Amino acid sequence: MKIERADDTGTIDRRVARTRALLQDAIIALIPERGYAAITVDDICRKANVGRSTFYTHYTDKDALRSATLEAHLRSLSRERLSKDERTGSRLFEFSLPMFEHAQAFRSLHHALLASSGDTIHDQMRERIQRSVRAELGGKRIGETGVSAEFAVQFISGAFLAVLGWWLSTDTKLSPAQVDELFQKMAGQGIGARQAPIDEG
Amino acid sequence: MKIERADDTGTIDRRVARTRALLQDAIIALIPERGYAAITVDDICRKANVGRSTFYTHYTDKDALRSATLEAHLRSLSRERLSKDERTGSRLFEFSLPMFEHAQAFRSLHHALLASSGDTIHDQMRERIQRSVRAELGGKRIGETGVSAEFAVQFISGAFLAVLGWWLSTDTKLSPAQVDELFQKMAGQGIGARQAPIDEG
DNA sequence: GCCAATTCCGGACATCATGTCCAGTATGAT
DNA sequence: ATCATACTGGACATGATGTCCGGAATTGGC
Repeated sequence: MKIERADDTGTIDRRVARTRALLQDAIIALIPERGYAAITVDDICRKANVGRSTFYTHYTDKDALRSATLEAHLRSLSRERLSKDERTGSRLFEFSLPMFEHAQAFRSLHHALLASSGDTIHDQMRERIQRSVRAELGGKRIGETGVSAEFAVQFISGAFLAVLGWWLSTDTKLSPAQVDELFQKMAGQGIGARQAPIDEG
Repeated sequence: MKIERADDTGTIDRRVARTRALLQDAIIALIPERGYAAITVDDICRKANVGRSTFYTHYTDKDALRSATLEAHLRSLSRERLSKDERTGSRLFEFSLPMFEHAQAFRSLHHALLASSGDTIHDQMRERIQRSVRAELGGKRIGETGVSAEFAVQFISGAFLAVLGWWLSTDTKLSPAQVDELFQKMAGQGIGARQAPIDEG
């Protein structure tokens, strides 16, 4: 009933470290089994062999546990990167490769945290967008085949949804036509990497 | 207790059309108020002036209502597009502009459906990625200022997250380095649209 | 305008998850 | 060893879910 520090590394008492680790492992193991939404606090506690009342002395919520778990792992990822002190500047985006590597190493974790349960608003929206993109991209014929074509689909639809959400949530003065122009430019150029540039017209 | 058709337009009885419209309007109005997760079926029914038991004769779930609502609006969007029969081929992605326009017209609706409540796994992840992208993009100096720089941030991080999720959920043979290369290519070219192309190195 | 069919109502009900609390026990820190 | 602190397990109130029913209201067809 004290338990002040939020992080796990600096925690003094072994019991709290143990309990939190058990809970975090439990929720990670549970997410792929039945999906995050369907998990109850009781499920987590039974899986972790931790009393339910104990849970609430550490986390206020199921969400709080998830959040803490994700944070802990992302922090450990940053720590790794810093220790490897790779020479910067060789590529445009430094963050992506370590992320992909970490994702593979902790595949089940990332899969659990990112995998769309399919029952969120975003998932439903994404389905629709992906269909559109796939149709248009298939029609225009991209150079590569199979997997990399689908890569482009994912890339473009993800970008579009992010942009759309951002455009709506901020009070931008951009008109629909203006945002679309920006989007067309970036998306078109991105595709251009795997195809002859689109002729102006 | 009959109620067979899923769509609203073809529904015979005025009462069911009325009820469903009321419920759909209610949930749309409610989402921006307190966020989707916090809404209860009872909230929706009181807002819509519909008996709670009636709700369950139309939708099994809160999720089912949301899903149906979103579908209905996306369908209406497709209908619009078809009626406008715009000449195709002028731009690479046809779907985006109508989407942006529709989003502006039904701003509150789209905002409600897309706006991240900030409390999902994805939101938390996105925060982190955006920070990385913003840092790297800021460092590398993109030509434009302010709003369009943030546009690029949203575009890139959205694309990355989508790709990461896809890569994890499908049994791809791609190695981390390979996915990253694809990502770097598309992202780099996308950025290139607003900057001199990156010299090969 | 009438009638049969269908929908809506609203209240009752069982079930389940949540979050709080407490007294008793076990464990770690020193 | 002993004290502080964390864990336990059970009880409790609360609130949401989904189902079911009889009666009232509205609709579409005639």
